[in-house]
Amino acid sequence: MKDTKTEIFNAALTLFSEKSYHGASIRDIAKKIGKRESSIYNHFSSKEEILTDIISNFSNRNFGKIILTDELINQISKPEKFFSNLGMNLMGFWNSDKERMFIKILFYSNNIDSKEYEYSLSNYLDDFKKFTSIIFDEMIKHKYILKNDSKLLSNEFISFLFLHFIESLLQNKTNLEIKEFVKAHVAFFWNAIKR
Amino acid sequence: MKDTKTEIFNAALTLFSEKSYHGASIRDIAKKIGKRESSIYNHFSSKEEILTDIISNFSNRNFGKIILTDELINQISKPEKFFSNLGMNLMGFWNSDKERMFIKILFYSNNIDSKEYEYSLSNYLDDFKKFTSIIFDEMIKHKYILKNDSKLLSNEFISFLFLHFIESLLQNKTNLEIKEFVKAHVAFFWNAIKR
DNA sequence: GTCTATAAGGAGATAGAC
DNA sequence: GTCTATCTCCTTATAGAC
Repeated sequence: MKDTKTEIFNAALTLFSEKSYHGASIRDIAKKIGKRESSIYNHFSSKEEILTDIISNFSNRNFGKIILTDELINQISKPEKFFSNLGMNLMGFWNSDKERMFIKILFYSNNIDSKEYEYSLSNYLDDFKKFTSIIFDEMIKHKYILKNDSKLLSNEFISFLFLHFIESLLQNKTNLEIKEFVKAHVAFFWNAIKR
Repeated sequence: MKDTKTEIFNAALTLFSEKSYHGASIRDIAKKIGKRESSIYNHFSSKEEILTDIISNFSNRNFGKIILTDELINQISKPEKFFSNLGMNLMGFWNSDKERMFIKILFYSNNIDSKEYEYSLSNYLDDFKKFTSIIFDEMIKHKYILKNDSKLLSNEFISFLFLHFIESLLQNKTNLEIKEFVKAHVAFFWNAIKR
């Protein structure tokens, strides 16, 4: 049995992602966990604190801080294969239940004034772009791909995939036809950067 | 002096885009136009009707239904120049005040149940992609560019620009550094599709 | 930690005077 | 077409019993 604070967190994550921050009430959250509204305030001091707690939990994950291990350097020596795997992994990661919910909240709750968190879509994506930038720089160093701005390449690689993902997300489509989509993009992208 | 219905429409457009549908009340809208709540109901039967009116006004614009005039066919005979202009025009169009507001509403209000309108980001973008698809097919026909799937090319061209735009939008940045950004993307894109 | 009770105000919407 | 007045319900949040 999970503790109540976690239950509240998960209920709020679901409801905020379904109905938006303003659209989901403390009452809704309490109902979802089978408790009264007043009990919520034993764990969070306000509705907004629940939201900032959610945002803080999903940010600061630092995917962008990677170490170039021997294994990773070996993987990028086969760039086309690497991009194909990376594309599939990214789409799969974004499309997981909790991540979908958080990204929706990121869109729906952008308008809430919160002094603590100025966390937006840009920050969310930057973490992934930092990772790919390091990869591209390394590929360029090893002359696996044409010399180019690694930030531009990161945007070119990620934008296509992420926009497709959020189009599906905002239509509540969960079964993305990821494979063919990633395949087509990787083919186009690889053709543009290969030496 | 504008008529009251238009004033309500514009006030709601602004407030929904700032605070989301649930975050902005009928009271807020009335206050903004200097009237009482009850007066709103002389022009709209419900709050939701204001929203559906906004969505209906910005959808069904059919940019995708274009006629390939001689002038247009002449313009696409210089593809690189054409893409550069198209990129600038798209970014400028999306970045206009009213369009920014509508796109925000599209993100914030995705969760409202409305039987009439199932209009989402996908539908919004499809209109632009239809236009570019026709252009790409014509370019391929004239052998200006390499043979490829025109839908893939549309996604590749538009995704990069639109994602950058919405990243700025959700950070409330209005002064986009469009020129350099479009330039870099067009260079990358043109290199990938030129014969 | 959860409950009941309650505060204090905001929400969407309507009736009827002017 | 706009107003005042009002309805009914929902909102976040707190006090205090158990």
